[in-house]
Amino acid sequence: MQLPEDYNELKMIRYQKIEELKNMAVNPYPYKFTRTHTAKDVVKQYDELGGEQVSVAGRIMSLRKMGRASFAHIVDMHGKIQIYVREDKIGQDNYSMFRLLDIGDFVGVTGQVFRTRTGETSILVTQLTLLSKSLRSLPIVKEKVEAGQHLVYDKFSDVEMRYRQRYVDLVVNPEVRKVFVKRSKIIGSMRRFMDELGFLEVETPILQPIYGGAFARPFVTHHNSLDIDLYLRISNELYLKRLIVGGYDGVFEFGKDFRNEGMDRFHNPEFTQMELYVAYQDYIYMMELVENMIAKIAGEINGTTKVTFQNRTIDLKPPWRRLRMYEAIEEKTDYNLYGKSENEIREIGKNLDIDVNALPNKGKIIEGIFEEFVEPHLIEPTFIIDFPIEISPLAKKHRDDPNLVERFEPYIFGREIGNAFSELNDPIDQRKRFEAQMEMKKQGDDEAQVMDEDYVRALEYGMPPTAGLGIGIDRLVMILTGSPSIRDVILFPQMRPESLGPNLKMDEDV
RNA sequence: GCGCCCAUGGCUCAAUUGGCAGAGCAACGGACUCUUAAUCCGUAGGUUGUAGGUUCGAUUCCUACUGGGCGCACCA
Repeated sequence: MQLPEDYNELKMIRYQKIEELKNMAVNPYPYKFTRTHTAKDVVKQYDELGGEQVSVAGRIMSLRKMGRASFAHIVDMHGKIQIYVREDKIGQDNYSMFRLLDIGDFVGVTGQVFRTRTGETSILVTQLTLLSKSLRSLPIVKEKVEAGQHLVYDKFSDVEMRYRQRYVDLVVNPEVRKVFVKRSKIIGSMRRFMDELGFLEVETPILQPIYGGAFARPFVTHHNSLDIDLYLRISNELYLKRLIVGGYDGVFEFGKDFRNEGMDRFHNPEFTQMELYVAYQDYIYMMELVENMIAKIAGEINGTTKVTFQNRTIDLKPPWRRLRMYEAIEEKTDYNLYGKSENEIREIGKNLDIDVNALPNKGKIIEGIFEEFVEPHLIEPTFIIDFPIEISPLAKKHRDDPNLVERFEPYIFGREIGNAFSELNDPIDQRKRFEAQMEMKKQGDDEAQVMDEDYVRALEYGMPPTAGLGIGIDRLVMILTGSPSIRDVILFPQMRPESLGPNLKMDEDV
């Protein structure tokens, strides 16, 4: 047997406790425990359960040993409950076993529900079963309630460890657990919303021979037996629209997309998007759908359409403000760009201190001005509508102006949370747009989109008028949970690998 | 990719102008059958992220590296 030489002192002590338990014929890792109630049930239903026998299981999260009687709190998924363990109730042998237990161990208890002198609902334990012995000590977080204030001491707060060892974060920080429960409910609520509208949930490829549907650099991977490179999808769009061609009137997909870009508070290399495509509808319909959907989700999750983020409170109740991109820019810069030539706009960009030399065309300059001067001010929920055609190769031309497309992006708290348009279904126009993108790519725009012949072929068979939408789930969850960083709403955010130790990192570079 | 900041027992944090690395919690031993940040007495725990340098002497100053945070760039 391999001796645990590298164990630190605390781990060594726990290892020895496991050996002692084995010597007492206690299995530290048994197979099953049958519960009758959860911790929350017992606390909530004290009126019915007081004096009754219950069986509850959970992880020991606090421990107050005092001679021949002890108190502890055990925590399960939904709550915590105090247990009262007395030597005269469980017997001397079991009590010796209990004395070997630590914070972090899992136990199952059976006993009578009662209230302590101080009024806390508790279980007077008559049977105690060790369910799993922990070898590594948890960071201890202490808390107390004083004058209605919930005070936390020695909170486990090192963000690096919290993200790398999310399991520990979840164990000791209940508010983190709540965020991910909310995330799950948000997705559930959104799915229900679309089910009720009769849309079909589908799955499309993540590994794609041609990536498309967004401006982004992809991750590349390789398929061995086909001996071809494949790309991890940057969006679901082109496949979902093929399904509209195929005859489904409404399809949606929750899925991970992957973009090989920088990482920060708002960007993780893999992120979750919900994309939706609806036949016979346009972007006006989609705006109404978005504001109704978000408001409904907020109501279901938080009980209100008001949300507070970094000390500002807004209301998500429809209707949201709709603002044309040109008007939004004029509102903030006093420049009306509408109908201006590329050279004029380039000049205005210069006057506004935008680095126009880095921007290849008119559309990109307008977008640059917008992002710099307008975006940060879009705190209240707002639809920015009618975008320049150059930056929207998959959107349909505006019914009133061929230089624009019918497209909108919803903004909340200064952040884009989605993207939608009346989908381009004219195959001849679509081919031209792809060709224009290819031209931009040639001129060095490495995020320009690439021609997808099969997609154009699908359009050539005919796609009905269609409205499409993509919603960034992570950002929506950030807003609805008040989380300042995307890493707070992704269970396992991308991190650099932990260091391997000094003698394992030799053959790098070369 | 660039700039600024951070890294000290298991956890949360100290350490004066460079002068013996310390505390609380957790742990270990003892007391304790209604405690709840349990309490009381005692004990142990550290190559200060890594590798160099300056110095009689480095947690402290310098350089490089690793990891993280924030901002910028890129993007959603």
